[in-house]
Amino acid sequence: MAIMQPDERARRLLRELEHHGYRPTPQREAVCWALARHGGHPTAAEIVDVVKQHGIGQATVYNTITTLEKLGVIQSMPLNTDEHTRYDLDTTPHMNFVCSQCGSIIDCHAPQLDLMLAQIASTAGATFESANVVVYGRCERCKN
Amino acid sequence: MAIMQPDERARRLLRELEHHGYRPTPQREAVCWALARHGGHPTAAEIVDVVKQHGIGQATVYNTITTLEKLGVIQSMPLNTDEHTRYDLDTTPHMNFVCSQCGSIIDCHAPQLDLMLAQIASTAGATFESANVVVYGRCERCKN
DNA sequence: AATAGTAATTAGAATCATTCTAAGGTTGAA
DNA sequence: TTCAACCTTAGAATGATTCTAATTACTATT
Repeated sequence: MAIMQPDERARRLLRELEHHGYRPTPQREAVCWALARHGGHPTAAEIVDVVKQHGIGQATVYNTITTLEKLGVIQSMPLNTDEHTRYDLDTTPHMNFVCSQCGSIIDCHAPQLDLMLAQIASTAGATFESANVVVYGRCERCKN
Repeated sequence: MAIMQPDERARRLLRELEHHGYRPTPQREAVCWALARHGGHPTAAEIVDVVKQHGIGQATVYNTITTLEKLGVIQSMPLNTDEHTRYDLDTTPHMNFVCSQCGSIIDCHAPQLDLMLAQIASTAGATFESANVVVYGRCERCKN
């Protein structure tokens, strides 16, 4: 998959909102842009910080993020190492690597992963909808 | 792997504490027993409820659980669907299936899983320490 | 046994991310 | 224009977790 540019990502989020009957208000636009421009795995608080300069309240940020998550276009990513919930804009099959030393988060694309997880789920008679895979270890720089 | 009995689990937790220089106090024993007897994926609050009948305070419960987690003998398991952090007493390679309808949690044992995750991590130049794999879907009963 | 020093426990207060509430603003259709 | 539904907002409330400060329980040494 080619890397998606911020503006493309933002438009995708907005399109998804509109497509499900949510109005593309300036506030929602700003939240989508802040999410897309973050680049990494933003927390709600980080987005609040960015958009409050434009007079947008935290309730709106939380509402919009919750809506986007319900639509499945972003994914919440609770971590052991962080008191904030982070969000992942990449909903393709991948695992999130978290360095237990420096805390950096790396998306590891792995097309075969969801298939394997779906197979494991099916052995328990269950269906697969989505996955949240987090691996802890030392990143390239920290392992020395 | 054979299913581990509650008393065996509790002794294992205590042994690990002692082995690392923590005193096996009655309070810590009670917490370990409550964790082991829970059967599923307990939250800290659930353990507090159980042991407060014996006059044990919540601070002690949180302290003990945090210690056990640091020793790697239990694993925290933050979920999208729950406001409490749950804990997993099974630290062997497996994935946690969460039914998005009824909320039940099923451990799916999968020996091959950690190897695959370690390989994916290594392609990013990173080392593998532990993993937290959560799959959402419909369980056998809820899928109809 | 007495003492000193360290470890453990505790109740209750503090923290802080997130959710809720209630009030006011915006939109679009009729 | 009017109305109803949707949207946003500040600030309050919630609630899990962590912190604080004081007390208690060990352990080792004399």
